[in-house]
This record gives sequence, structure tokens and C-alpha cells, in this order.
Amino acid sequence: MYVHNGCMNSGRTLELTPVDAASEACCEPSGQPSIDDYEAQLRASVFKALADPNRLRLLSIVKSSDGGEACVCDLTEPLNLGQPTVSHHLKILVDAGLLHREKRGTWAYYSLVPGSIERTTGLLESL
Amino acid sequence: MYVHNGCMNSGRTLELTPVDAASEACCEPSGQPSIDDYEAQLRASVFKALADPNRLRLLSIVKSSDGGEACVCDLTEPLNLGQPTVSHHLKILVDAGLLHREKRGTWAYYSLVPGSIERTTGLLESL
DNA sequence: CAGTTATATCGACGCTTGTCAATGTATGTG
DNA sequence: CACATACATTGACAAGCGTCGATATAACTG
Repeated sequence: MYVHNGCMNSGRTLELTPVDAASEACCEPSGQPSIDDYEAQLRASVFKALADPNRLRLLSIVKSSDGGEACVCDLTEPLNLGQPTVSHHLKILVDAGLLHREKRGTWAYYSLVPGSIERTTGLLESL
Repeated sequence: MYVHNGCMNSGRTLELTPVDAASEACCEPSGQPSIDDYEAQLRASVFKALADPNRLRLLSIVKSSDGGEACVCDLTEPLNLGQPTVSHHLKILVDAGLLHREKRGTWAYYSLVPGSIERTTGLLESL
């Protein structure tokens, strides 16, 4: 059973996010013709984060937002979801390594992690 | 509530698979800054198919197989899964438009749908 | 025809997930 | 200090998902 340990990235992080860990491994010359089970679990955890329409919309809205960032209060209305649900989805995207969270005052600003989309497409192309 | 209708692609298909439908829409100039709910559901259904480690391994093994195709009996052992489970996963990948199924005699040969990986990465890049 | 093989489908079982209401935690304001 | 605001966390519930055993289907073999 695969269990991933948290991935709390507050400031500097020692634990690698799934996107980082998976794309790190996928760039090493493995010699293996097909990916092993551990690599598959690592990559699947990234696609799991993308496997929800509301989370895709969150990424899309954040990406197209002014300054490339948005706070929760900007996101709850276009998705027609409750604030706890939006926070829940955002956490999943942060844990996957796709979004970055920065707290300024009372607000939490979410933005795309630079290069995370490219690293994710790499997980597909290097299957 | 999103409900997808089957996507049986036996031979020629009139119904578009999620990868096709989603990538078709993502190439039209929408003018919209962020994707709408329907587009999000379409794309999410593709990533749902990728959100399982065993299905990623199936894609990987099929891709690296001789001739680019493999039958169920070749896939059940490396995954350490029962035959019904492997058939189940393969059906999900076929319905998503990622795998192609061709029956020859008693065997069913699965192969990557050409360009499906590229169309899927496009669903990410055009978020 | 009966028997075998490869695959698909069905039904059931636990586990996971998306959602919400309620509550907790900071941070700012007066 | 009390109060308000923005967000996170908790607990609960229904729905969905991955897996299996059992069974069905279809094609080859004799």
C-alpha cells in the first residue's frame, strides 16, 4: 500500500512533492523499458490531483488571474462551492506540487508552481 | 452532474472519446480566460483514467511492448493483478481514448492510440 | 458436438473521495 | 479588550473506485 507522507512545503521543504519526485526519477536513465510500481504510484498521485473538474478549474483560474495568483475568496464564487471545499481542493493541488501557497496578512495567495505543468507533461511523455 | 455515455469505439465511432472531445475544444479560440465547467469535466475524465498506478503501468508496458501492442495475458502477470481487474483497467483506458483494442482470434491486442499522449499533454498546457 | 483458452461482465466488498455544516485559528480593526 | 474577516480543520455522509471470485461469452481444437 502506497502512503505518501504529507508534503508540507512551508517555505523550504526537505520532502519532495510528487511532481518533483516523479519528474526527478523520470529524467534519470533507468534502462527499464517500463516504469516500476513505485514510479507509477508517484506519477498517479499527481494525476489524481488533476482528476477533478473543480481542481482543473482552480488551476485554470489561478493561471489566468491577474499577477498569476488568487486568494480563496476569489475562487469560491466562480466554482459555486463552499469555502471549506475550495480550501480542501487547493491543499490537494499544493501537496501535489502544482500550486504554491503564500500567506500575506489574512489572505492566502495561490499561484502556479513554475514549471510544474511542464514537469507533469513530462510524466506522460516518458511513460 | 456530469455523465458520460459509454464511448464504445468498436471500429469507427461516432461518439468522441474524452481525449478527442477535450482536445478538440481546447484548440478552438475560446476567448475565455479560464475553462468552463463542461470543459473541466471533459478533461478531468481523461486524468481520472491516468490517476491509477496500475493503469499508468499498463500504458507504459503497452508502449514498450514489441510491436507496440500487448494482450491481456501478457499484462496480468507483471501487474500482479487478476485478469478481470486488468480487463477493467484496460476498458477505462480505451473509453478515455488512450488505448485501442483490436481483437484477433481469441486474443485482444491493446495499443496506444496514436497522438493520444500528445493530446493529453495539450489538455494541461492549455489550462 | 464437448472441451479448452482468452477475455469480458457481474455482484459484492472495503476503501477512498468530494462535499457540506460546524468549528478552530490567525490576522486585522476599533 | 471585543469583534470581524479570511482561511483551515474536523466530522459526517453519500457516491465513486479498485479489487476479487464467479460467471458469461466467444473463438479455437479435437
